[in-house]
Amino acid sequence: MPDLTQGEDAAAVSALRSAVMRLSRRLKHQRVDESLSPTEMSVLGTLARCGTATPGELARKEHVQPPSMTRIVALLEAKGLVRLEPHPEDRRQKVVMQTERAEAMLDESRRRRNAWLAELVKGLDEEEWAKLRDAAPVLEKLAHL
Amino acid sequence: MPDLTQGEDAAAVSALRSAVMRLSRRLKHQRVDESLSPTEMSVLGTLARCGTATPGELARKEHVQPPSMTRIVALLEAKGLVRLEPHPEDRRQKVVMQTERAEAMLDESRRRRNAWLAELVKGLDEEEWAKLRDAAPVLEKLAHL
DNA sequence: TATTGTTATACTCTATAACTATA
DNA sequence: TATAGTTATAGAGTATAACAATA
Repeated sequence: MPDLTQGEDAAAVSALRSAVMRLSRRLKHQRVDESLSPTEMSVLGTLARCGTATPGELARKEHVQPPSMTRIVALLEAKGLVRLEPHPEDRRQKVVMQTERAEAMLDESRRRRNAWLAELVKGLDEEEWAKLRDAAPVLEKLAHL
Repeated sequence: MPDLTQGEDAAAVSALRSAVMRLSRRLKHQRVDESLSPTEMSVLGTLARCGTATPGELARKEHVQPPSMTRIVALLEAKGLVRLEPHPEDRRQKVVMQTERAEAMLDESRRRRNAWLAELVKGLDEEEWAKLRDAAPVLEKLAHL
């Protein structure tokens, strides 16, 4: 493992942090549905990948506290985007799963986000975009560690 | 420019968005000083790069509204991290600049952030980290577009 | 006794609208 | 009349603490 406190590794860390913070702030303004927060979107994305999850699992994956996830899941349920069922083995837990409506919304969301990012990416050249595209899965892995 | 609505470009966009949101949430918990928010940190970083700036310039660079920047600058001033001076040519404006204390804090901050990210990056292999390091400046450029 | 999830409450950050001072 | 910055206020999202139900 490289020494992350030296030279260009340190510069990369610094650039990464400030860029992530600025981008996250701007992404908030690019909501598909005005009534859907970034974390709600992220939960739907997680459910699309994982199928089902308990509220506790979702809280851990999204790095929010359990009470926050309770609220998020309740909001998503009220919007008809997730369904809650009793856990088959443990009556304390619940199982959260996405609805067809959520799936349709994710498709629409993807189209709109791409349109927004495509505009932004016009300021990059091919080589820069290639670097970013290569790094995207790594960034995602990092966010899940 | 590639078609960002198709194939692996679309996947990169999606991965990028969700990773940025998750990481930004986790970064909030890795504050150097508990009393310093991510945006306050980012403003100090900007001042370190640009030297001086007016509140309006900072608001535009950080993508927050002017009243939010007023508050942020006031908090930083109260903590002795920035100094405010009258604008030499326009008496409506002010000039914001960092103090020595801010500079020292940024050094300390860099050390701690690196330590935290180094821990996280242990879950990546050399090749993955190389990709991320290459992309970091691009991500930063994107955030400034 | 430990764990899952919820309820109640408070805090942080940001935004919008209205205002002041200067250009 | 337009612009830079501020004040006042409200809203969104999250956290902590205390609680209920189940393991």
